[in-house]
Amino acid sequence: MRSASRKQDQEPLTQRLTDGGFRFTPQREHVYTVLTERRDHPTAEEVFIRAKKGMPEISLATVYNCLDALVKCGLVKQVAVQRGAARFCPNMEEHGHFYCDVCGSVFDMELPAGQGAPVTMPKGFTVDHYEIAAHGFCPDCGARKKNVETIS
Amino acid sequence: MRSASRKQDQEPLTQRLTDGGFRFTPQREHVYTVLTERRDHPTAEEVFIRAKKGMPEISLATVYNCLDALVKCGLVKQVAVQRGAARFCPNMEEHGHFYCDVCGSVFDMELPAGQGAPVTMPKGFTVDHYEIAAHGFCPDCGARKKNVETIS
DNA sequence: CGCTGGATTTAGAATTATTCCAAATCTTGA
DNA sequence: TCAAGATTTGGAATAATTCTAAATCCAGCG
Repeated sequence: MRSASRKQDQEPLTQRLTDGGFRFTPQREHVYTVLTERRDHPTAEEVFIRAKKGMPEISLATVYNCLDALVKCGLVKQVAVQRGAARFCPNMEEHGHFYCDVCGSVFDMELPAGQGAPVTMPKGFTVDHYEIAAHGFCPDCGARKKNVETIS
Repeated sequence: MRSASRKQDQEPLTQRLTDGGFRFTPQREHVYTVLTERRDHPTAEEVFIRAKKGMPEISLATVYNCLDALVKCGLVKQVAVQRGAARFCPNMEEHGHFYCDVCGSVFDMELPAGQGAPVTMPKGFTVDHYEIAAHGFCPDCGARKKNVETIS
């Protein structure tokens, strides 16, 4: 469950897609490339915009389809957000997310190594993976908030 | 940050709303009651349906408004889900959530006591709270999956 | 006790995010 | 090379949430 990610990163995209029961297509490759080029957390819409740069004919429906395939193959993570569009994360290393509750940005968060499973589940539940998240203010929004308070 | 929840539970709804800058209204009280009557994780739509039982004239927009107010006052939690409608959780004790990736149900999950903060954030980030979640199969879906595999 | 301003409710319209659809195109395996 | 099935595309449809404007309610004030 922990980290086969080193090995996974090396395996060619084609193989991972095939293993997941998907075909390799130029669109899927392109979406994957666009996503891994930057270590941020774009929405499907943002991926679409970036993808159009190198592949102008790609459609939004295809971007959704590709993202879905990539997530199912474990090549990309989908991060759950409270409101608004889903975001995608190309970082497959074990890590958590920090959510700024003011501006909505998402940051990758290192987890202390070797923490082990954070919980033991009752009988019958099968855990596939854990998610650890923190909510609060990012540096920018924390600073802005302090200013407002000082002024008022 | 940990658990003032015992004290909070006792404080009357009116007070908590006022403290949060909201007025006490029959609708907000009703939505809160409906939500705390059951320890599950309904969507806004489901809360709306339950709320109409005792208050037939309430509107969906009001339910959204009430939920928003309750969340902002710390009387209810909003849980982030990967897809579909947001869910609300009346359990304000410290706990995690288990998400069944097959049927989408959400279960409360006890956390081992006194774990402490799961991470230390880089300078500039202010953490308000943590969220610990597990994904996998719930007992029902785990069983169903096994059957399918056996059959095929 | 009646007014006034601002908060709240309501119903419905509008918006946002995502999924569905059908036709055209592409891929894979025989 | 062909056929079957997967994929892409653009647009329509759906789902979830937010916005809007008018009506109502409430607290504080004179």
